[in-house]
Amino acid sequence: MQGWESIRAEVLSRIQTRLWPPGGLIPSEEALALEFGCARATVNRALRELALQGVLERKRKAGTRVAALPIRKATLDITVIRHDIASRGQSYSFHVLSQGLSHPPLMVAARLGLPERILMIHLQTLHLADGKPYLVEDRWLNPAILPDPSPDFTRQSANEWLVANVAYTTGDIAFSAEPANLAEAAALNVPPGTALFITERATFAGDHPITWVRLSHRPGYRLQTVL
Amino acid sequence: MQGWESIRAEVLSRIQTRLWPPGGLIPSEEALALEFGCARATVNRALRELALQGVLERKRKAGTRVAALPIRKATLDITVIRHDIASRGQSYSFHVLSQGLSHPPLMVAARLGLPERILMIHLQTLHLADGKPYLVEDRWLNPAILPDPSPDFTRQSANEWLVANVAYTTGDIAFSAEPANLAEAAALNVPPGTALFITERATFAGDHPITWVRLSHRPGYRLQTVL
DNA sequence: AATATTATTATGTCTGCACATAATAACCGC
DNA sequence: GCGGTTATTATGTGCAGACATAATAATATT
Repeated sequence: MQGWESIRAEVLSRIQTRLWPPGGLIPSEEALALEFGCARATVNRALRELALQGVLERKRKAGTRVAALPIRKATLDITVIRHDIASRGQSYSFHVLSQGLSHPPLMVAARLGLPERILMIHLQTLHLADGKPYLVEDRWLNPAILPDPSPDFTRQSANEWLVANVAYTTGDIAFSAEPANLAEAAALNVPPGTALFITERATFAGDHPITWVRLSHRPGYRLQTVL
Repeated sequence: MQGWESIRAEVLSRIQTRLWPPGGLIPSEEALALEFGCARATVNRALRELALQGVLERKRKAGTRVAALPIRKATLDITVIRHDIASRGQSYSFHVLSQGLSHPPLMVAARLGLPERILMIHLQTLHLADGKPYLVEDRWLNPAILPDPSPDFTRQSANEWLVANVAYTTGDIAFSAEPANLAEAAALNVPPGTALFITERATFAGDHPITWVRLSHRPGYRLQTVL
């Protein structure tokens, strides 16, 4: 037995075998350090990791207990679309469907905390994998963040220009299922009403709104991860 | 300036202001510890956190660099359905639609690594929020893990019995959009073909398969999180 | 020149020790 | 008893120093 990972494994196994039942207190860091013959910091590292995972619940003075209803945390990798497609071994390309300045829908302005009557850059892009439609991107960009000669989004996708030029910090993301509207249906070459997997994201740099984007994936798309 | 969190914040701001550009090397832990007037362990804690978040990429000897294409990690809380509904301030109830032993579909058996001709417990449950259909659960249970007098799943939902009685470790989860089939449409009281948000999960305790479950959410459901 | 060997270096982790902090338990005066 | 003050305790974080490890650079060998 050596290393904080082996301690984490040992603790996990004691939880699985119900030696330490759900909701029960486990020994203190100090006691465990003594038992495992290591420093308290090492035990701390192992327990902190398990708490982050949702397996343990820790409170000062109260001690550490096994989570009664463990809230498992699944982590999704949010990456650049090109990478997503390339990692499937497919070739990537994209095509700008439309581009222009207009007033965003109320919903978009609200999500970004912008006035409804502001002019924003509206971009619709089709992303293809092996030449076949993969997803439609519907993006609204805050013009305030763009350099004066606006970048050419037909060359570098807005997606990639942003990650390369605006190091954003916060944001939120939502997943849902929706029937394809006419534009999506046409772009993806599917009948209107087809069930599509939708990703919607709003990103900010600090309090500064950057962009709102909606990705409508082709039918059959699965977002997958391990627990 | 004090504490590893403030160091993380400072590093992040240097990345955002492009003082340390994407793809570029940042000073070594030792150098930063000297600059910030703290121990190397403190810098390490801050940088490790940022690397976990996907902002930095670290390699021994090679040093630490700002991720060129940062892979943001969104974490989803996978919780018990009752909690999910209760946290919305709605009342929870459920109703077992069907229950019995039968052979699982090929897909389910394959995902769990079980022979196709095995008999499994098949449960279909409707979960309701404020009395209205919220989602349909289609679950296949490995009978090998159940105690001899099988628990009464009409009293305690299989979902909760499992988290309380089987401390699972691994598993995978997938999200997709699919048109409602006849059974789902009937249970959720929507027209067949309606776009539904689907969650599919396979869970194992070690190598031991436990259960496979498919959750079909009512239209309008959104899975949301922060980045 | 190509390959194998040996430094070198930055991160990864561990150890003891210390103090800070938050939550609980014990106490005490009324 | 009751309410407020004061220990007590487990976790959270910090420090300085040490060795381990992996990846690279430099060197020696064939």
